[in-house]
Amino acid sequence: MNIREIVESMVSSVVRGKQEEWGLDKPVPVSLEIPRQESHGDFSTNAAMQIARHVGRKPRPIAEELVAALWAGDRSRRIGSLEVAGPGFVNITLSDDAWREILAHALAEGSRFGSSTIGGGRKVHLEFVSANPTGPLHVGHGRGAAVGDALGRILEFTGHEVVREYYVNDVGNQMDNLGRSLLARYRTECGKPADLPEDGYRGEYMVELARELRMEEGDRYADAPEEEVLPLFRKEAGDRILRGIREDLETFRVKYDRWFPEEELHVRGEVGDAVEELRRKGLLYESEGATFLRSQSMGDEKDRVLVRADGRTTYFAADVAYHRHKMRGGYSRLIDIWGADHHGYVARLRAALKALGGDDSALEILLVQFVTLVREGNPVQMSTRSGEFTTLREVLEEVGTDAARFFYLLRSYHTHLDFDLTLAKTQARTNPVYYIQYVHARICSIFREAEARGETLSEHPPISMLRLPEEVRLMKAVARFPDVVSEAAKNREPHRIPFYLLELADLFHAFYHQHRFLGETPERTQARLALARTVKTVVGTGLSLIGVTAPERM
RNA sequence: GCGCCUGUAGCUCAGGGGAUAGAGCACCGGCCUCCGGAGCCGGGUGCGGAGGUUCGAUUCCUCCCAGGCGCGCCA
Repeated sequence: MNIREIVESMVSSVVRGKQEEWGLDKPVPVSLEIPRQESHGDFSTNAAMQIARHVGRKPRPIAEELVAALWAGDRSRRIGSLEVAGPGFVNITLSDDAWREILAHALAEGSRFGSSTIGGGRKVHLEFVSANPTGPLHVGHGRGAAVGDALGRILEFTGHEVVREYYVNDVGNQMDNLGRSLLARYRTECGKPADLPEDGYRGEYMVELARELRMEEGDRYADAPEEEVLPLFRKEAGDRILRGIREDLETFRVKYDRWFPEEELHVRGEVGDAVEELRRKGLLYESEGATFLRSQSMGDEKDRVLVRADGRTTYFAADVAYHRHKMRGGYSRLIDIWGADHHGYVARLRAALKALGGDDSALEILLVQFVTLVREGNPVQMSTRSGEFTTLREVLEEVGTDAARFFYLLRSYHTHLDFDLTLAKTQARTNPVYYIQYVHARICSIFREAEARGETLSEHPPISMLRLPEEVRLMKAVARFPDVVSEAAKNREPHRIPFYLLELADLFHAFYHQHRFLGETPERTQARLALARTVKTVVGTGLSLIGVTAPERM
């Protein structure tokens, strides 16, 4: 039950009804906003101004007609008052009964409150993180994980069928390089000094892996010829690193439906099939021994190589095959979440999809901007020289999963993120995640106290008792939740959830200090417990949508 | 040079073409015989610059300036 949608349809049906009378040849786009100022009502529409523009009349008389029609059409008596304001706004204030209606609804729906069917059961494919298994996840991957996982939860809650996938680049040069790097470290561990490859992976984690491998296998591979043991070392390195990635994501409470190995595309011949399909369509050409896709003619900066001169396919070719595979999976949307450093890749992938199917509109690519860790107000230095970035694991160990997820989602993914480690691990009011969780814990505590006093929330609490301005304000905040969730889903913007929760928490804490839930008259206690219950539910649901726990005690 | 993202309060950031632009942090001052003080109340300066579209622009468009990130037969 989305109050904003209800009001929106009230306005648009009235406008539709008067369309002919006003001489409108087609429906005008009408917007409904929640005014900044409370005195401007609960909702405000610019419909009269939009209509006036089309019919060449003054806005205010049209607004007056709109007001009359809205009154006439309000059979459910949800309207409290209407006024024409400013240049022609119609300000709509709902009756307290309308808000209580939502509250009753929220109470009845429980943890389903806020869910919707706007997704219409459509299948959405969500690919995120997909970091190469050549090193542990770092803080940037953490942001992609937080955004992707939250978006998945939000989309499911709004009626989408979501498949979450991690694409594992377990093929190619880098894996050879990784295997060689491990072999070199292993030999060094065995006391046979060996040099890392030119562009080898020099991170400390490779030394640890080598040590681990030697513990298990001894020195048996120390003198073996490289070509003989390389496949083994490549596999060991990839598998172990991937296992670490999976563990990190599990700790971070991020779940996938499928880990999709690139190798599978090669084994099943899908990379070759994709190339052949493009060839049949006449979109490839040979130059200097390599096979190029005519991507430039489809919006890319230049043509791209699919098959190298030595016959091996490029990473790009595999990625084209992967997206071709996804396109055939019956999804209505494919959402890719990439680090901002991959943005140069967007045009070529879109070009390839256009080449394959003529349509790339199902593909959405969300580019998540970079993360800077800040401690005590200073950026945490990352040493790129040694190949060591701050890992996601280190952050999780320092601040915990709840705080990390919350902080990652407290900014729109479009902007660079300064992740304040000091604040994130503060167990005090200044830490927004505790501030919100505290609402939940505090309400649980109220219910524990109520129970101790022999008070339980009845089946049909007298919510008509709720008429103080502070009570109504809190009801309005609760009522806004479904709209916040749908907007987060439609815009693919999980950060709207934590922002909303902060506002709700503010209102709740203020209310708590101004009024008492228990110990008033029996009716009032029941009514306020009902209010507390819905706030608790909404906070719990909101936190679950971003993958943060809602503790009963703190 | 070209492309993507971003310029809003001292700092970090919200703001679906609307009316008097908000929050947290930081800073200052208040509030505990009370259902949890991990809390509450009060205190204020700002849309990078220039044009354009519009009745109306922080929001959309163009240019300029600044920051971040890209521009491989690497992945």
